[in-house]
Amino acid sequence: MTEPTATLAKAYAPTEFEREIYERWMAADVFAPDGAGSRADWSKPAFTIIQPPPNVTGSLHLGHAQRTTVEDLMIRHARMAGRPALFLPGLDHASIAAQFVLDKILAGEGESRASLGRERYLERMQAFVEETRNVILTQQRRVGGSCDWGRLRFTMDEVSSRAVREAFLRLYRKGLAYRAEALVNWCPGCRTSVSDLEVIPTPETGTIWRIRYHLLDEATGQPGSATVTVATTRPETLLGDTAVAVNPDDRRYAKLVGRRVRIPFAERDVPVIADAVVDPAFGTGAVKITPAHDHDDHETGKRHGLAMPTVLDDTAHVVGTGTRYDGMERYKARSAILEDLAALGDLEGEQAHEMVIGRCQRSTDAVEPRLKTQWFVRTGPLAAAALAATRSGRTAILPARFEKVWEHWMTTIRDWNVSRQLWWGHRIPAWYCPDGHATVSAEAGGPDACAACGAPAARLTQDPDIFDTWFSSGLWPFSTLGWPDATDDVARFYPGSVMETGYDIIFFWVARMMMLGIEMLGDAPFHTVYLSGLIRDPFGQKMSKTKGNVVDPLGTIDEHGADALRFALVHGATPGNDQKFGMAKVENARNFANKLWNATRFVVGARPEGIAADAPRRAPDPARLGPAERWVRSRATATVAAVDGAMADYAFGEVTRLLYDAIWSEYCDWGIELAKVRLADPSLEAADREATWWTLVEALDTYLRLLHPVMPFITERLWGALPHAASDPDLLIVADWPAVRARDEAAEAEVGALVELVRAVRNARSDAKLEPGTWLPLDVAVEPALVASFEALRPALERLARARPMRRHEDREALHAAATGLAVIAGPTEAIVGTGASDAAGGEADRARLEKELADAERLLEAARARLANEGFTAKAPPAVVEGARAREAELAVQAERLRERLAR
RNA sequence: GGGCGAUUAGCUCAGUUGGUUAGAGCGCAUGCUUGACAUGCAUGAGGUCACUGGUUCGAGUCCAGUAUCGCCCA
Repeated sequence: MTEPTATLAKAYAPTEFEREIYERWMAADVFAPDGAGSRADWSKPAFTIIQPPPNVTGSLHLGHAQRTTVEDLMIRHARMAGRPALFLPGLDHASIAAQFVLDKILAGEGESRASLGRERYLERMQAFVEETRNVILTQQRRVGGSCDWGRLRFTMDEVSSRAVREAFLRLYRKGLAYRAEALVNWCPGCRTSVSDLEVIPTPETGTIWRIRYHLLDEATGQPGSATVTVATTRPETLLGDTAVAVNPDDRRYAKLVGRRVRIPFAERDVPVIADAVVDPAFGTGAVKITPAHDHDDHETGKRHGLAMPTVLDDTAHVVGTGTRYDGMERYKARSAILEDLAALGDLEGEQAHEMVIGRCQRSTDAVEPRLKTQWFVRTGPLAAAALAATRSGRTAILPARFEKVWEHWMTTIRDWNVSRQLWWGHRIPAWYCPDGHATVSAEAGGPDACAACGAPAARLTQDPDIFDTWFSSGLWPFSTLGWPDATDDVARFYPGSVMETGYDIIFFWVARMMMLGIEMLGDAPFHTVYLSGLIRDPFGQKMSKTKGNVVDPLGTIDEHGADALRFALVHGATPGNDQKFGMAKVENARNFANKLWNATRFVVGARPEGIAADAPRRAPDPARLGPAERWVRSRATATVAAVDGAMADYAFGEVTRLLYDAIWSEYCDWGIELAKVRLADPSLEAADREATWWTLVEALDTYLRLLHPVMPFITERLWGALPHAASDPDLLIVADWPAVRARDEAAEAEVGALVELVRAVRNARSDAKLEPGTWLPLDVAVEPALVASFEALRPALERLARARPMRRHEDREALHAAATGLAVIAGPTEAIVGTGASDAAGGEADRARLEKELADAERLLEAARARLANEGFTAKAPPAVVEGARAREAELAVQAERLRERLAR
């Protein structure tokens, strides 16, 4: 696979190699920790990411691309570190979302859920899912996800179904799952209950109507002329009213409490009750109570033992009231009732009202609270255990500020309604006998008989409902590994390592997984929850198809490459913070890739003749290293240490910034530039040139390794073009993560100073508007400590400073005696660019530049002195800081002095 | 109503436990066909770190408050 002789095209063209690289990884079987090409060291702890499965009917958006990238980069890093790294991919059946999509398609064909029936509908769904399931999987491959495809799971697999049944049975046996009649959030459009989280509170302008209810005459028991006026935003539900309530402290109504009123049309007589829940300031201070169709009213009804008649059906049509409104849709019924009340003279008035309507996240229909008998999971003990896990530090949430959100949610969580009146999903494994006993069974075929009365299976009927999708999601960290069987995978990979997801679904995913993981396996499913921010458009708007501001990741990959997209997504992101995303960021990343590409192209092409094209990589000969080589090596190892630190902190954006700077601003701008001259210098011994080249190769090898997790394709491709060490594998993806070596402080300081000198010369030349291309003499006086490095790098410095001839003088006196021209003062180094001008201080522009430099130096010097003059500082600051300040002061003093001298000449 | 976050260069954002001169990309200006790269090179301009007060020898960083914007929860 190694291709040391491969030629690299002139420009980075990712489409030409990304697919091929991915195929090579697949063929080498390196994704699976136990794959044929794995180099995992099983004595090291496993690193596991169970991917939060995307919707099987969905397609890739930038959020997916970002999450896949972040997950993948952690996995690749762990894999290179030699840990058994499992990245388990999956697909979610997403009941309600999938049905929503399919129902739309069916509607286009003139069919519907009802017209097909359950069986045919599910067949159709299976077929549909078969079509779509590969879409997002393929897309994730394009992004470069190194998932263990052999372990791919689908939440509707039999493995998952079994886990769902088993988990539910266990909960049921412990009394943690129960069946009860309760008020649920009902979406009339989706015709199912939905969770609290799927109800979106939407501010809207509604109307408060004031309606007169006639009080019953205490003597006759018949409605009289006396009335009480209730205020309501939902007049149509009056058909289900079973009380009128007022605040017990409301003196206006005190004497009405205990009397009865007649509900219009329903002709039902109900009591006036006092309950503290009533806000005297709302409307008239008297409200109607409809316990079956409102959450607050339901609570009130329970407190007062009220009847709870249901008056709206699954599609929000009036039902069972025995009035002429039966069969009317809820808003039509509202209009009709209002008209009729007006005709009776009992509609007192109306006013606009700002209110919050709960709307279904999916269909946007107003959610209707309804009384239903459904299955619930008792969350109290589960949430307590999950909270204990985060409080003890067993599981950390990143960024930490989301712990508060988590705490709040987990302490206020209500019992979890898991029944959904949908078809696409896991059927609830509960069977009922004719006597109404429930039997829960984990057997695929159901129970043999009723657990309570022994009624035979033939007389049992299964609950028609399915589970909330998040129930199977909650089992995902272990159902994917084969639970409830005691598989090797459960032993090896549970608990997992990191759960990466968007902060917007911390409750959906994380809460359920934590609760069920701890309950079923006795341990939290991951040690870290890493929350990503959302990707927004360049204007900060959420991306959505309806707004038309979505960026298609695949189009971006086609244009700029998956690596550029990955880099851009990681580069601008900090955990938990949203990022605005524009194409400029991808272009910048693409440019970086091109830079890296060309740097490698240069290095490969600069191979000295004495080294065979297929020679194995070896470390440069230490005896042959010049200051630049030592500098390159030291900076590379400094970068390894910095990247290690950032990786450990999950600061992936920092990782990309470190590498961008190290590769571009250090390795390319100075490492390669300094090396060029030496590589081309025929006066040197071959061994010197070879050491320089091996230095470049070694550092590049290190940088490619470090960058691989973020930019896997280009690094793999380029690494393939470099010589490999004998111990290296064929593919970078399984190569070793670099180890930190000792820094070379002296080389860093010396080359750093010479880089400053070159910069200062360029600066002076540029300011003086000299032709960049012309060679000018340069006279230099350097400190004794720098002399050796200066001489060693002389040819390179000449070239970079465009300085010829370049003469070194023993000291500044000698320098000034020998030369006139532009003054260059770079820290302890002083130089003169020979412009040929006789005026020692140069022209006006040069003087202005020096004066500005002097002003800057004096300003800084003054600040430094003031700081040191402060006794509090010298007494209390750490010695190292004081020491640094003194050195700084001395440096500035010298700098200022030289500038003054220079200006005085 | 409660909670959280953001506010740093024209724009998008970094800034790791408080410690030299606050950084980057894009954009802008000037100049470069320097034999890896114009997807590039060199140089430069541009910031009272939202505001007010406090803690500290020292605050972009910590604390309190204010303003604006955004998000979550009720």
